[in-house]
Amino acid sequence: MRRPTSRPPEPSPFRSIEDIRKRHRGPGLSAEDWADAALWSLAEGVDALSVERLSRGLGVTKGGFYWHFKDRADVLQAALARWEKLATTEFIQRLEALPDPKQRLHQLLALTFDLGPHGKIEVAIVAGAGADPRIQPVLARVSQRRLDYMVKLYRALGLPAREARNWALQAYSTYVGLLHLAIASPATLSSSRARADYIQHVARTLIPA
Amino acid sequence: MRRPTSRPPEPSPFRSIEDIRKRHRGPGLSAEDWADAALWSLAEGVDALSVERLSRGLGVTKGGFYWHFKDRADVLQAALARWEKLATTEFIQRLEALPDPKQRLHQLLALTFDLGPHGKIEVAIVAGAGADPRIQPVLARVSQRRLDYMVKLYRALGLPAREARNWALQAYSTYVGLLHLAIASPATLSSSRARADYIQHVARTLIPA
DNA sequence: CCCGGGCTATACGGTACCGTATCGGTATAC
DNA sequence: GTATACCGATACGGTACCGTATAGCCCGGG
Repeated sequence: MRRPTSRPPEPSPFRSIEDIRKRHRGPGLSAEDWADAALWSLAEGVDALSVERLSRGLGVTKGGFYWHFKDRADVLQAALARWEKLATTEFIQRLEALPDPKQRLHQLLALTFDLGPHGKIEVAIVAGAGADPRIQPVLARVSQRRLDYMVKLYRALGLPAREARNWALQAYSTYVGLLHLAIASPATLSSSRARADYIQHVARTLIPA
Repeated sequence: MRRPTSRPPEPSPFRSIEDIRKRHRGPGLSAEDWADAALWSLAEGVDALSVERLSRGLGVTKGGFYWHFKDRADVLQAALARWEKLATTEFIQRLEALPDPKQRLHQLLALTFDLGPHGKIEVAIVAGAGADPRIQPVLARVSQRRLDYMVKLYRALGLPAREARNWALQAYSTYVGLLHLAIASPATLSSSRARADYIQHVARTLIPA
């Protein structure tokens, strides 16, 4: 490691490994490239994020890695920071696209089913936070911000603070629980028929008025 | 490894490491001792389960380990089998202690808060299942059996099959979600005041009649 | 043209595992 | 009282990482 590369910010909402490898046939790998790849690899578990594995995945040796990052913990932190941004901003933006608070709540539940790799990443991070205390604060901030946003949703429905808080907590728990259930037993809600039925049900019980 | 020790079955609902170390000043370590210790260590993540680490934790060298188990995967499987039993049987038994289905549902939600290490273990296993396909079936069976039981609870309340299934799914999701939230941001429901309030709320919305 | 910034290749020593082998000791079992 | 089952200590070779060092390659600017 010599010094932190500064390069145009890159909007890059989460490029795939293949994208990164392709771009590699241009200038070389930036710190963001490495961090993105690291984020992907988090889906396989926090411990699966290793410098040499990362390098192999990108088709290079680890030579360049230590130009950008101090050590393994450094890139983990970068990946987590990247995830923190995606997991809050994007989470909220995808709901904010809908005009009505009720539609937003409905959308939240529907979203659980097309999370792609995000779900695995989140589960891995939760598990990692249980073992590695450096992960904990990141995860805590994400949960808190998502919860805060949901409280706002329920308040927008006219509920008093205490009520809104309980509803938000329950709705978010249901969301997270379903996320994990999708990993635990994917067969349970495999048919889109059953999924729609379930979402319908949950929306009825979770949207008060 | 020479052969699998057979010893009196041991009811042992999950002895602590210290218990195991103490008993060590008796006969020596049995396969169940090792498996129990392995189960505890699962709380630190599936990857944290290593033969040498386990031995150090028990205050012995790994010499005896390979007498009982073929390899690391072998003890992991034993620990998972042990968890599977606890996570289903015990989960159900603790609810079955209550007489009324409604009380049982209420108890389910209250249980989330005094899970001790079980919560961490479960989260670690879910994350592990995302990466290691050998863990997946165990977790799938556990989820399925718990879900089946909850469907029965709702049917006992007089709901038709389809309805009961949706309610069960939602209740169990809420349970799991809260479990993970407790790890993600422990501060959120730290006061027992807020907890009771929240349980009260969820019980109202999750128990139909 | 050449020079230095940006990045990669290669090589090295160190740590933490794995699984195997071998040799003990101790407690029954006969 | 001797054999054998049970179990721990020690030592070994192998793998996969880590982080460091050093020497390249390529390309744009002076």
